Amino acid sequence: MTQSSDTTSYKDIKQTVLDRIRSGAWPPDALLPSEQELAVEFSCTRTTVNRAMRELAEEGYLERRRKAGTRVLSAPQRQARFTIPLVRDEVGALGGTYRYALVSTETGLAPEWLAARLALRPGQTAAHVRCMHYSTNTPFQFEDRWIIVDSVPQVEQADFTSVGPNEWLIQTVPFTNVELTFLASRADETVAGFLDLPKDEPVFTAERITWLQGQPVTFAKMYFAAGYRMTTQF
Amino acid sequence: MTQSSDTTSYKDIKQTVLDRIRSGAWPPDALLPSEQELAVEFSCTRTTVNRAMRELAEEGYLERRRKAGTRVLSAPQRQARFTIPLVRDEVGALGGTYRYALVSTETGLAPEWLAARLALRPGQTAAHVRCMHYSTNTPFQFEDRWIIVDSVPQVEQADFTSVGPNEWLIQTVPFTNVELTFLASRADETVAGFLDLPKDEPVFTAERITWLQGQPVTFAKMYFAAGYRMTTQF
DNA sequence: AACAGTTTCAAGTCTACACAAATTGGAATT
DNA sequence: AATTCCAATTTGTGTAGACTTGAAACTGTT
Repeated sequence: MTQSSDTTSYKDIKQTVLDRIRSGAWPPDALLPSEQELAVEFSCTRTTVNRAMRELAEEGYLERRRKAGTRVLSAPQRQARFTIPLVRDEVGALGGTYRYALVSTETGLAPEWLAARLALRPGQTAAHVRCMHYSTNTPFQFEDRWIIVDSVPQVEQADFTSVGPNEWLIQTVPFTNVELTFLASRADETVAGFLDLPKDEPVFTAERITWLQGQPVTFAKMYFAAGYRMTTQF
Repeated sequence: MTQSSDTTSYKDIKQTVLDRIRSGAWPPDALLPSEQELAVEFSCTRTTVNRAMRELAEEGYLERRRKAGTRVLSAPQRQARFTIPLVRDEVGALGGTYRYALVSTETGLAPEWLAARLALRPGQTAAHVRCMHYSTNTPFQFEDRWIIVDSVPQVEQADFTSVGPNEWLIQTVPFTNVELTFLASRADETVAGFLDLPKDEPVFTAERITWLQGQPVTFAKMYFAAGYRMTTQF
């Protein structure tokens, strides 16, 4: 059989199911017909129904369990997806000209709070890199990053004067797990200075921890300039 | 044919491809073999390869174009997925006892800034609901919400003394589009009072706009108590 | 009534194949 | 040399059918 415009595609099914959920025809907790039955209704194969329902479940609308069937989630656990761009790209997308500047680098014993946070072994060393990202010469982000030397030995030879540590890391080491945290912090002397705002000002802050197969790779705190908004649509 | 443990599943293929990307065997921008070729290599059907590659593309590792083929994304545009729970569930997950309290409700002409933000027609009215969410009697979140009466006429009869406007809305109106923004704001007199913290303190803030098929439904500002962290792992 | 074993059903995944749609690259034409 | 057109290639999506897996429901036993 062909799938010309008269055929029901998995997208059509998704839309129809969504409409039924939204219209209340299939209210929360309702048990949906089985894939087999839906396949008959939409006159397509179960494969096609399966794809539609699987995706709707991934998107947080449905809950599926073998034998138990498919039901509508009462509180749609919809998830916001934030695409985390490179600062360079983000600045570009906002219409600015990107500029990078290294602030400081030094390597030494990881401070206690970092060792605790990343569960480091005693005596492990870390490279501490601080740098600035500008958008058309106004401060955009202050980055305060630690890179675990044992996990990334190449960092000892790295030169961060023209390439930021983030871009360098992406090119150099892969990662398997990330923990990303957003919070509001208060600008201390240093952050206020670099971001060109009054001390104690609220600063949108992102913390990012990256692992490679259980090995901690890097910890980064990113302080954003005043008025920064992290937005997503879905 | 059966798919017992000797068969290659789409998950195996995903893992293998990821390993090759991470090991550098398939570096950024590299053009991958076609699905046909991979199917031969993994001795499975193209359907199975297709599913693996499609999912990897959705997850931001690959870029696929018909005829052009599949290539490795240089800067893996990995996206963070935040599951946005109900405040009640979030408090529960953190081990607290949830309590809700209505602060104020009033309905009237939408203020100018709101009309501008939601592209309201002149003269549209909105219900303004302010409420508090507590975790074991300590302030957790202050919610400041507007609900567009034209889009949700039932709001005129709603009673928010025991059920929060968010939970009420979820039960009452569906939505099709959401814009979610995180930012750091400064606690004004009101917010500081409700969250029991000093004035001008940094406050992690979420703004959420919800539409139903182009119609604005609600605008909410949610101010979180001191020390709040929005975290995700991926 | 409680438990263990079995059946049954719905989703999960795979095979094998076909046609669709996009886009590239080269051939033919201007 | 530039442009238009066409064929080949690769991903996208569908059909049809089968086996697998997990969990619910039923069964008989203690």
